[in-house]
Amino acid sequence: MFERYNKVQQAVLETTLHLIIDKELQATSMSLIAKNSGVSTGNIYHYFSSKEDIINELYKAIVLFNGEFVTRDLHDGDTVQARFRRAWKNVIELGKKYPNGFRFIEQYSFSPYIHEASKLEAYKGGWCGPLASLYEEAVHQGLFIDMEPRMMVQMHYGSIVYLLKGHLQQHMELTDNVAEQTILACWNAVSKEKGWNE
Amino acid sequence: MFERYNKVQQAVLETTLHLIIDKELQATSMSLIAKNSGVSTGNIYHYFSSKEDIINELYKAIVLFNGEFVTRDLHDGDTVQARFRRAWKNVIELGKKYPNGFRFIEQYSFSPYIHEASKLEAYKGGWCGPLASLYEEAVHQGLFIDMEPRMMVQMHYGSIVYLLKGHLQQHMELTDNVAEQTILACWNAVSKEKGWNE
Amino acid sequence: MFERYNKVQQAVLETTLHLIIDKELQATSMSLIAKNSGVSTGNIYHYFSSKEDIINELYKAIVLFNGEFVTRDLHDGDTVQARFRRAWKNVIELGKKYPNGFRFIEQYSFSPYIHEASKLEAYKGGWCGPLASLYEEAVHQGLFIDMEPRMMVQMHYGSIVYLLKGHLQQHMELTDNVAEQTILACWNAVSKEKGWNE
Amino acid sequence: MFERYNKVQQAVLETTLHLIIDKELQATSMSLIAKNSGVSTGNIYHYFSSKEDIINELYKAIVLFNGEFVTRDLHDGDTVQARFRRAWKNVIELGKKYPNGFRFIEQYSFSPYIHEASKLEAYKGGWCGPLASLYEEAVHQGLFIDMEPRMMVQMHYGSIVYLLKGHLQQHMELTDNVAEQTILACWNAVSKEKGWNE
DNA sequence: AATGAATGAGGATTCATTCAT
DNA sequence: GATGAATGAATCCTCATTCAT
Repeated sequence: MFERYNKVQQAVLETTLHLIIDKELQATSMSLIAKNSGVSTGNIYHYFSSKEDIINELYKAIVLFNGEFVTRDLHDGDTVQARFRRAWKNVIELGKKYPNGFRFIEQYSFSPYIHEASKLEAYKGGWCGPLASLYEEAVHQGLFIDMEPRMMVQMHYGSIVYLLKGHLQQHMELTDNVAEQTILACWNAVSKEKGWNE
Repeated sequence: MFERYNKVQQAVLETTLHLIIDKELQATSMSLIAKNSGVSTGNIYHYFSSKEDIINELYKAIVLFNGEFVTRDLHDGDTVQARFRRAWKNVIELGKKYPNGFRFIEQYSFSPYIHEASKLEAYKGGWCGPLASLYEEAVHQGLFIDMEPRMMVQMHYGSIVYLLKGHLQQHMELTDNVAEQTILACWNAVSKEKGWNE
Repeated sequence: MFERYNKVQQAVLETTLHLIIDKELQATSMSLIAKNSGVSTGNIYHYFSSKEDIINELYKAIVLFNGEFVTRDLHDGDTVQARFRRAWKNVIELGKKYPNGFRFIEQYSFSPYIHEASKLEAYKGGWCGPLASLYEEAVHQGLFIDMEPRMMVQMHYGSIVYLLKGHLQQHMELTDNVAEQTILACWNAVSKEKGWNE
Repeated sequence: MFERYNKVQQAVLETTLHLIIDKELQATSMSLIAKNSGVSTGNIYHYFSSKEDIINELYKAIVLFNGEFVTRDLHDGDTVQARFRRAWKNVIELGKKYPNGFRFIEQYSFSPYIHEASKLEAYKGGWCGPLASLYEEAVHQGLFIDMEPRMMVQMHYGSIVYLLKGHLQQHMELTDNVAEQTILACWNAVSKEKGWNE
C-alpha cells in the first residue's frame, strides 16, 4: 500500500494505520507508533515533521492507492456497462481486501485533522474523476437519465460504502450475489431502461 | 436536540458537539468544554461520569433525535410510496438543518470510542427498524424486488448520506429538485416497475 | 522578595531563582521546579503560562524589588551627597543581601529569553529614573561636571556591580571600608574641577 | 577571532557565537550549529568532545582574543596616563567592533556552564593582570590613591562595560567624546588629592 | 449543587550524542 | 576525515480527573 515510501516511512505508516483503526487517533500516541513500528521516536521525526504530518500522509497515500485499485482494468474497449460493473466490483473488493484503509478514509475524510490541502491532493489522484467521465459517457449514450454525473457517482459510492459498512460493522453478510444485486440496483437507479440492456 | 436533559447537561452536550465538529475529539478537552459551556469541570463530573460518558451520551441522544426526526409524519394510512418519499425527505432535511449532529454520527459511528452498548441502544431507538418495516411492506406488496430490506435501507441511506456529504463538504449544491431526483432514483433502484406508479 | 504574589507563585519564583543560579536556565527543568517547590507541574501551569513566563515574571519582580531597595531612605531633605552615598550603599547592601537576585539580573538582562516588554516594564519600576534625577540635581547645583546624568548613573552602577561581581565570584573582599572608598571614588569621578593633573 | 583554530573549528565556533547571542544557549542546538556552520554533527564531534566543550572553548578563545586586543599598543616607554587612556580606549573599541564576543563574555562569565578551569585559563591570558600592573605603577608613582589595584581595575572595567551595555542595549549613544569623558572620569575617580568637597 | 485549584501521568517533540557507511 | 540516519532520555506542556471549600 505504501510502496512509494522508504522502509522507515512504510513501517510508520502501516503501524499508524493499524493503531488508528484499533484504538482511535486519540489513543494512537507517538510512543506507541514507535514501539509497534520498531522505529525510534527520534527517527520518526526525521521522516515526518509531526503526528499530523503522518496522518495526512497516510490519508493521501490511501486515497491514491484506492484510486488506482478502483480504476484498475477499466478498458476503453469495453462497454460502459462492463466498465460500470468492473469499477463498483473493484470498490467492493477494495473494501473487503483493505478494510483498514477503507475505514480510515471513511472516518477521517470529515475530520479537521486532515488538511484541506491533503483532501484536495487526494481528490485529484482519486477515482472520482475517472468514474465521473464514465458516467458522462453513459449520459451521452442515452443510457443514463439526465443527472449531474458527479452526483450520481457520489450517490452510488454511498450505496456501496454503506453496504461495506454494514458488512464490516453490523455483520451484514456481503456475498458476491448481494454485490451483484446491488450493482444492478445502482444501474437501475439511473438507467433509462430497467435492467441490464443485454 | 437535547430536550430530555436538564439545563447543565444540555449546555455540556451542545458545547461538546460544537467543539468536536470544529476541532476534533482530540482537541476537545474537558476544560474547553467547561469554559465554553459555562459549567465548571467539577460540575460536569457531577452530571457525567467521564469524558467518554459525555461522548457516548451525545451519540445516543443524536441518534434518537435523528430517528424521531426521520420517522416524523409517517402515517400508516399513506401509501408505501408516500411514506418512502416522506422518510428520505426527512433525512435530507435533517442533514441540512442539523449538520453537526449528522457529521458527528458519520464520523464516530465507526469509532472505538463509542461503546457497542451505545451503538446498540441507539440502533433500537433509531430509524433503521421502522424503515426496514416499510421496505418489507413494499416487498410484500410486490413493489420492490426481492432483496433483504435492511440491505436496501442501508444502500439508500448511503446514497442520501453521500449526497449530503457532498453538499456539506465538497460544495455540491443540493437543491429540492436534486433531492427529489435522488429519491426517485433510489425508488427505481429497487422497484419492479420503473418510475413512480402514479 | 515576592510579596505581591500568592503562595504558589512565590514558591515557584523562589525555587526557580535558586535553580537558575545554581544550575543554569538550561538545566532548570519544569519538573525540577515542581519537585523543589512542592507545586505540581500542572498547577504551575495554572499560575504561569509557560516557562518563559516564569522567567520573565521573575525578572520583572526582581528588578522592581531591587528598585525599591535601592531608592529606600532617600529623603528629599538630605543633601545630594548624602543621598548619593545612601543610594550606592543600598546597591552594595542589596548585592550582598540578595546575591541571587543580583546575579540573575546580571546574567539575564542581556538574554533574548527576557522579552523587551519585560525589560521595559522593569526599567520603569527600577531605580534608574530616580537616580538620574538625583544626578541631574547635582549637575544643576554645579556639583557635577556637565555629563548626561543617565550616562553617569550607568557608569557608576557598572563600578559597583563589578565590585560586587568580584566579591561574589573572584573572592575579592568587599569590606565597608572598600565600599566607602569606592563610593567616594565614584563621586570624585564626576565632581567638578578635575582633569588630568598634568 | 579564532585564527589559532582550523577551518572546521572556526566555522563551528563562529556559528555557535552567533547563535548563542541571537537565540540563547538553550535554543542553540547541535543540529542548528551543524546546519548553520555547514559542518555535519558527526564531524563536529570529531573536533569537539561535547557541546559544553564548544562553549568553553569559545569562552577561552574570546577572553584571550579580548586580552590581546585590550593590551595592544601599550608601550613601556609611554607614560602611565597614556597607557591608561590607550587601554580603556581599546576596551571601548573592542566592545564596538566585536559586540558578540563582548556580550557573550558578559552573559556567561557568571554561568555554571563555563568550568572554573576555563575561567582560570582565560583569566591568565586576559587583560586583568597587565592592567593591574599598570595601576600598581600608578600607585607607586603617587598618581593614584592607595587602593587595591585589582579593585580599581574592576571598578573601571565595570564603568566601561556598563557604558557599552547602555550603548548596545538601551540605545545610549557612545560617541568618541563621551568615551573620552568617561575615561577621564575614571582617572579622576582614583587620582590623588580628591575628597568630598565639603 | 457548584467551583476551580490541584494532581501527576502521559502527550508530542527535541536534543546531545553515536555509529555504520 | 566526513556524513547524517538513528537513538531514546529528557523537555515542556496538557489533560482527565479529584477534592477541599
